[in-house]
Parts: sequence; C-alpha cells; structure tokens
Amino acid sequence: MTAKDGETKNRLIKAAREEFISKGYTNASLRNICKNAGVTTGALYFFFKDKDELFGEIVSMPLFEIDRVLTEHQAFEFDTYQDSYDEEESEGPDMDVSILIVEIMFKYKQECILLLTQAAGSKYENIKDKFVSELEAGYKKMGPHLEKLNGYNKVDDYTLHYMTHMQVEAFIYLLTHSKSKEEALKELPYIVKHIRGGWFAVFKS
Amino acid sequence: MTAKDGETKNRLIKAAREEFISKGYTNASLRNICKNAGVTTGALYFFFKDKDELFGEIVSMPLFEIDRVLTEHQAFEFDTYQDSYDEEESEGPDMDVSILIVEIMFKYKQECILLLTQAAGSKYENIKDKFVSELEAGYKKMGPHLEKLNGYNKVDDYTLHYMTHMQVEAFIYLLTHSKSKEEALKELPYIVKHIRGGWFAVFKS
Amino acid sequence: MTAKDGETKNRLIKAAREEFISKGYTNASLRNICKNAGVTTGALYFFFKDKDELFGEIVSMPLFEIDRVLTEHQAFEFDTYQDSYDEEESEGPDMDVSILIVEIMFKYKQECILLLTQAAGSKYENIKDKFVSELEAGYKKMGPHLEKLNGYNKVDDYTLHYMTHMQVEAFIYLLTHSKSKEEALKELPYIVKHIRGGWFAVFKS
Amino acid sequence: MTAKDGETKNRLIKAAREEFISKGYTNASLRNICKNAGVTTGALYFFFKDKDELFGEIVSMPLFEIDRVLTEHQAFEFDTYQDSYDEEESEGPDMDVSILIVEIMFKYKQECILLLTQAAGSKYENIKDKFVSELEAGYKKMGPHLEKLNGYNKVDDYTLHYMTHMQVEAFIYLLTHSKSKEEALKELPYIVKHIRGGWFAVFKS
DNA sequence: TATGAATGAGTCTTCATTCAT
DNA sequence: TATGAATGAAGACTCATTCAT
Repeated sequence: MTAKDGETKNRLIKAAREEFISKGYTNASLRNICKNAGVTTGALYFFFKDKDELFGEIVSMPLFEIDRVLTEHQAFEFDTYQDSYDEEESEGPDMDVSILIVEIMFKYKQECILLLTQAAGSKYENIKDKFVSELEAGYKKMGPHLEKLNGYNKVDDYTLHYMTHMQVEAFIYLLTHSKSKEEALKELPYIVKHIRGGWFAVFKS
Repeated sequence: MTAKDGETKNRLIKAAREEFISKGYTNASLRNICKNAGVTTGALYFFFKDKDELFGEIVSMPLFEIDRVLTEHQAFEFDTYQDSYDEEESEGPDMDVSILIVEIMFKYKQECILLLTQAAGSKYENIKDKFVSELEAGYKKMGPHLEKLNGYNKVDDYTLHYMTHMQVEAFIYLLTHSKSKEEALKELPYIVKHIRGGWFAVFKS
Repeated sequence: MTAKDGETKNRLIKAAREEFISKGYTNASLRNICKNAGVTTGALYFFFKDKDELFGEIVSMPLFEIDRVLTEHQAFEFDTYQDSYDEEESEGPDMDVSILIVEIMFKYKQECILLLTQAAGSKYENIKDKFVSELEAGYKKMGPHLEKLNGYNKVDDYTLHYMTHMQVEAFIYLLTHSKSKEEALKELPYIVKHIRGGWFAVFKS
Repeated sequence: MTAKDGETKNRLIKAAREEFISKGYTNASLRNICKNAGVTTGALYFFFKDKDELFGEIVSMPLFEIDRVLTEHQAFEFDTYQDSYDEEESEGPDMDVSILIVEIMFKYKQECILLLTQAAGSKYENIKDKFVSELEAGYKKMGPHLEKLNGYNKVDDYTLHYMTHMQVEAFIYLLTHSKSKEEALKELPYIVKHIRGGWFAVFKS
C-alpha cells in the first residue's frame, strides 16, 4: 500500500458498484468502470482477476451475511422444534429470522437487487437456487419430526422444493417492491401469513 | 440458389430459436444465427427488421395464446362470481384455467422459458409484469363482490399485487421445474392448493 | 405500359426526389426510396440502371434548362458585342440572362440545390465546374474583342477562370439564401452590380 | 510489439489523413484506415473517441491558426480604421491578412481542402458558415464608421452576408485552384482587387 | 502499484445490386 | 412489368483481456 491506502481499489469498487447496479452484470462495461474511477484498465486487472471477481467484490458482503443468518436459522430451528411444532399460535422464530433477512437486504439494498435479479452471466447467476437449496435442506431435516405430529402430511420433494422456491421469491419481491425498509417490515407480517397459509394448506390434509 | 416455400426464413427461425434459447436474448448472436442457418446477414434483415423482431417471431405465438386465455378467464370469472363465491368446496374454473395455461406453456416449453426468464434486453423484458397487471386488474374487479361476503377482509394494493406476482411466479416455477407436461399437471393441484391457502390466509381474518 | 400508365415509375421518382433532397446523394438509401414508393427493389432496377441514373432523373430537367439558357446566352452575346461593349450605361442582356437563370433555379428550387450542393458521389459531383467551363468558354470568345476596346486589360486564364467561378458561386448563393424567387429577384441587381464591380476592377487598369 | 513514441498513433493519423483526403469524411472507412496503419480497430478507439475526433485530429491545427488570424485581424482593423478609411490608395492591412491566410492554407494544403470542401457529415460540416459569420461580425462593427465617410451607402444585411460569403469562397478558390503557394500569392493581388471592386461597386453609390 | 498501449474477435445493422420467376 | 429473395461486403463501434514497463 502506498500513501493513499487502497484508494485506487476503493474508487474502482465504487465505480463498479454504480455500473453494475445500473446496467446489470452482462451490460456493465469494465472500460466504463475504469473511466469513472479515473483509473486505467491495467489497474483493474491488478486488483481483480476478471469481471466476475470484481462483481463478487460488490455482492459478496450481503451474500455472506444472508448466508450466515440462514445457517444459524437452520441450526436453531432444528434444536427448537425437535419435539413440538405449534405454528398456529405464535409468529415465533420464523418471523424473527425474516426480520433479520429484511434488515440485511435493505442494508445493502442495491447490492441485493443486483445479486438476485441482475447477476445473469456471472458466477452468481444461480444464487437464487443456492438459497433455495439451503432452506430446503433445513426443511428436510425437520420433515421426519413434523410427520410424527398429528395431521401432517408427508410432502413430496417436488412440492417442498416448490414451496421453498416461492419463499425465496417472496423475499425478493419484498426487496424489489418496497420503497423502504420500514415499508418492507410493515408488509412482512402479511407476507409471512401468506406463506404460512400456503404451507399449511399443503402440509395439513 | 433461390429457395422456395420460405425455406430460408424457416431455417433462420430454427437457428434463431436454438440460439436464443441457449443464450438468452442479449447474448444471442445474429451472426451465429445466420451462420447456423447457412444464410448471409443480409437475408436475415430481409425477413426481420431487427433482433427484437426476430425474437418476437419466436415468442409471439405462446404469448398470444396465453394472453387470450387470461382475457377470457377474466371475463368468465367476473360473470360467474358476481353473486356467490364458494372457493372451499370446489376446484372450479380457476383449476380449469390453470390447466389451460399449463397446456400452452408446455406446448411451447422452450419458447415460454425464453420469454419468461431470458428476455432481458428485448422489448419483452417486462412481460412478467404485464401478466401480473392483467391478473391484478381481474382481481380488482372481483374485490368489491368478495368483500360483501362473510369473513372477507379488504386487501390493500401492496398485498394484492404481491399475491398476484407470486401466482405468476408459481406458474413459471411449474414451467421451469417440471420434466414434462404430465408432471406439471400432476403437481398442479398441490400448487393451486398452496396458492389458495396463502390467498385465504390473507383474505379471511 | 399497363393500365396505370407509368404509375410505378412516377412513385419511384417522387420518393427518390424526397430522399435525395433530404439526405443528399451519398446518404440517400435506395431501400428507403423503394419502401416509400411502395415498390420492391427489383422494380427500381427495372426502370433505372443504378443509383446514379435515378439521381439523374431528378436533376436532369433543371440541368437541361439551365444549359440551354447558357448556350443561347453565349451565342447571343457573341453576336451582339462584336463591335462595342458599353457595360457601364445599361444592365443589358446580362441582367436578362441572370433573371432567366434565377427563374429556372427557383422553378426547380430543391432539385437545383440538390444538384449544386448535394451531388457529391454522383456523376454530377463536378457539375459546378461544367457550368464554369461553359461560361468561361463564352468569355474567352469575347476576349479578343474586348481587348481592342480602350482601357481593357488582357486578363490571364487564371483570373478569368476565377471570376467565372465566383459568378457561378454567386448564383448558388442566391439559390440557397433566398426565401423565395421574389426575394432573389429583388437582390439580383445588387449582386450583378457586385459582380460587375469586381469584373471591371480587374478588366480596367 | 508495443511501439514507443506514439508510433502507432502517428501511423493512424497518417493513414487517416490519406483516407480522409482522398475520400472525404463520409466515405472514409475506419476499417481501411486501420488496415493501412497496420493496426487493429481497437487501437484506433484507444486513441480516438470516434470518427469525428479522428477527423478533428487532422483538421484542427489549420483551423486553429486561421481562427487566430481572423480574430486578430478584426481587432486590428477596428482600431486602425476608426477615423479614416482610404481603401483606394493602399493595399493596406487587408492585403497583409490575406497573405497570412494564404500562407496558413498552403502550409496545410490538403487539410484545408479537406476541411473546407470534404467535411460533410462531420462536426465541421458548417465551418464555412462559421468563417463567414466571423468576418461578417467584423464588418458589422466597421459599418457605422464607414457610413460616416463621404459617398458610402448603407448596405443591408443580405448584401453584406452575400459579399462576405463570396470573400470566403474566393479564398477557397485560391486554395483549390493554385498549384503552389507561390502561384496563389502571385494571383492574390488580382483577387483582392476583384473583391474590392465588387465591394466598392456596392458600397459607393 | 499502476500505466498505456494494443489485441482481435465481436456487436448490430445498412448498403447497392442481382436474378430467377 | 414487377416481385421476392438473397448476396456479401462494409459500416462504426465495443468488448474483456493482456502485458511490457
């Protein structure tokens, strides 16, 4: 590092953020990014291996935080609901986790929109599926326990995958259609209600 | 070497179909299409105004058919449910329409996937929103009638829009995750059940 | 000729006129002309050998008329001024010819502007030089007679060519900078006065 | 193969010069320029924003120098002739400025021809009008002073504009029709005489 | 650390023209 | 008379990437 500690790299990241956010991965131009950062192409390639890696720099932070919450959520849920599951009477941990995710998504609003809707062409273009898989894995672990309880159907893989996918889409909707974090949090309960409604319609006979 | 019967045009369309489907609108290359069709660039531009119009040639047919079903659906539903609405006990017309849509989507499977998930950059890039709007408009007309019935809440615009959006996503899911029309039709009832479950969870207090 | 006598050809000419006038020779598009004429490319090539010939169809008429006036003018002037030349006291035949030329130029205003300022790339791109040569040839015939008169210098070829060229430019100016034939005719005397002023400054010692 | 000293850029400029001069702005081909420079298209666009900027590189130098002389000319003339104006007996500063302009024009002969007669389509396509306007503005400042002197008419805008335009055309003629600077300078006095002759024919009653 | 130069394949689109029917 | 189809070369311009210095 010279005098200006990471200055160039920061300018590149800032310019990249704006370019990616406004044009999406494929249509973003590295040339443009360099120009707006006041830096030459060579400099970009000193700090980043390629376009994909630069893109990663922009979206990795929120991605990491969301991943962490999801992982913790699963661990927690598994411990808690081993023996009972009484969804009806509480908004319980699901609601808490949902709030956490909304908080993260709006903390990095533009980055998350970028990651979840404009990443086509990049190595993150299937990130949605990754989230779905993580959630699904968690639900699968819970499955056997739920099935022991009264009135719960066995749900086949297709349906489970579908419902998990919809859940992810719901959060993306919240992210892309709410003006502010406050609005999102205000609407969240209705959305959770909606998700659960669908969930129980399928799980209960 | 003058071909008859629109042979050249057909070869162009076929090559375009493959290129668009495998790469999406933006990343498809007209050069490639021409090369694979064994035709010069000039020929392409004799038949099609530009890339967008060529793309339209591939996706307009399913788009048209889906639009028609949606329009008829709305008209029908509005007439039928003016006075009563007993969702619980039947799978009624909604199910019928859903089946119709699935039929169309799988009749033109690749084209629909293209249109609904790979159209970014083309004039159809907001087609999903258009479907959502059409459905939403239909539901809004039904709103006042539903509100007269026992136990139905008034649903605000945000939530209505959200639910409609999810409904469209559900169909896209069905399209992209089912191996065959048969599998899609087999899963459809569960999905409809899921949608309705969410729907009533919100509509009923 | 079929029923519609020369209809297609006329439509082509009309469309070509508009295209050439608004874009100049090089930037005019034959494709566009055909489209606006509601005719296929093949038809154009049935009536016209190539772009140049079509262009000729538009500009040949005024060209012909101007040529004729210039030719007659020379013949006339030569006969008249064999023995005397008293420019100072009359506006004489020069003025008459100038009026005639202005009349023609404004009768085909757009076509003449096209021919004189937008013909680059066509076979008429040196038409200005042709006019200059014609005029010059006329003046050369008059030269020996003028030189016999008192106070007239011999004018070298370079200067004669220059003055003739300027004279042509003066008419082009009149054409391109006057709003109407009337305005052009109103300004014409001043321009002729200007030309003659220059002329005599050189011819007389 | 990395060249030093702007070698590539120079080769590009040289090739561009030749291409533009021989074909004019519109018909010059960037592809051709690159080929003749032995360079790839990308290289061209590294050095120049677009065709217009490359063209500017060729013609901006003479343009700048001519502009400077014109500007200084105006300032000077205005100072000098505030109180008297005796055109008849001297060739005065007008002649000096004319010589200067001829010197510049022939220093960059091909470039000036390009700029003044082949720039259609480029951002310089109206450069002639710009020169006319500059000169005209200068004359307008002198107008009131001239009118105070004996025997000077007021000249209307149309005529003034016309005469200025002709003056510019005269210099273009000199440029395009003289074999060498020497020939141009030899002819210049006659041309100035011609211009003044026209000028006084109009200015004096 | 970063620059400046350069690659080379690629983008979509337009052109005047030809010719069998 | 005219069409409809097709050519093939060319247009300006952009791309992500490389590399010697």
